Amino acid sequence: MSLDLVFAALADPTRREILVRLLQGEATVSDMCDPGGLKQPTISKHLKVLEVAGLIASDQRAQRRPRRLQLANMQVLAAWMEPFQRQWDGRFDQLEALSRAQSQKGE
Amino acid sequence: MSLDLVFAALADPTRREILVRLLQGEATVSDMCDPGGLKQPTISKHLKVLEVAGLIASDQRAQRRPRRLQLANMQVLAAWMEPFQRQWDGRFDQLEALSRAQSQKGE
DNA sequence: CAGCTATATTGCTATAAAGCGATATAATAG
DNA sequence: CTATTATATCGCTTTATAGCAATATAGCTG
Repeated sequence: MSLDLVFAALADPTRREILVRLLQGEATVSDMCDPGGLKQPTISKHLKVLEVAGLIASDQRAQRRPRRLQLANMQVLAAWMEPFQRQWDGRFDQLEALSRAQSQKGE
Repeated sequence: MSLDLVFAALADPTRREILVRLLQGEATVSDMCDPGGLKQPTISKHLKVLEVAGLIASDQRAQRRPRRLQLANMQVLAAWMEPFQRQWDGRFDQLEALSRAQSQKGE
């Protein structure tokens, strides 16, 4: 649940693809390594990283182990970004205020 | 400006600390390696990574090269996360609706 | 010019990570 | 129990990265 694990997990493009795929619903390991893509052990390793980071969870149905998103831990990211977002919005507001002031002057 | 570079840059805790520090305003290389911490070449390397990722920019004042945040590229992150946020909010809304329905039934 | 300060670059070592094939484990089917 | 399917783990190679000391470069100051 550390910020570190979450960011490290998201740093890999394959893992981000996996997460995006899971937006459409759960998927099994074999679903994900389909044809010509990465091999099963590779996928399994990525899934473990995502699980340790708390970004996904796994069910067990027969031999299948479908994974699903665990969005609560994704919010940790959002929380970290908040101050930056705030500063970004702040600058936007300033610009807006400035342009308002300008148009006022123009009248 | 690739998502990949941005995520990779954020994967390192030292680089995240640098960004957080820059929230309070610009800072030079020497500001950042202060005492007992990381050495100057290490900091410079991190700064380069952040710059390539488009997360910071550098000015030049005399020999100093103060760095400042470049928040526009941080928004790329936010954009990537949006679908997840939406799904998260969606679930929340569902819960809320459910609880509304329950309390209605209770009356 | 010489010397100083701030930063960048180079070359190195150590550690971690991605990907793979081979193999082990787990659950089901017959 | 045997075979099959789904997934996990192991051992390996290759590539990338963090950190450092040493050195180079750039701008200022005298």
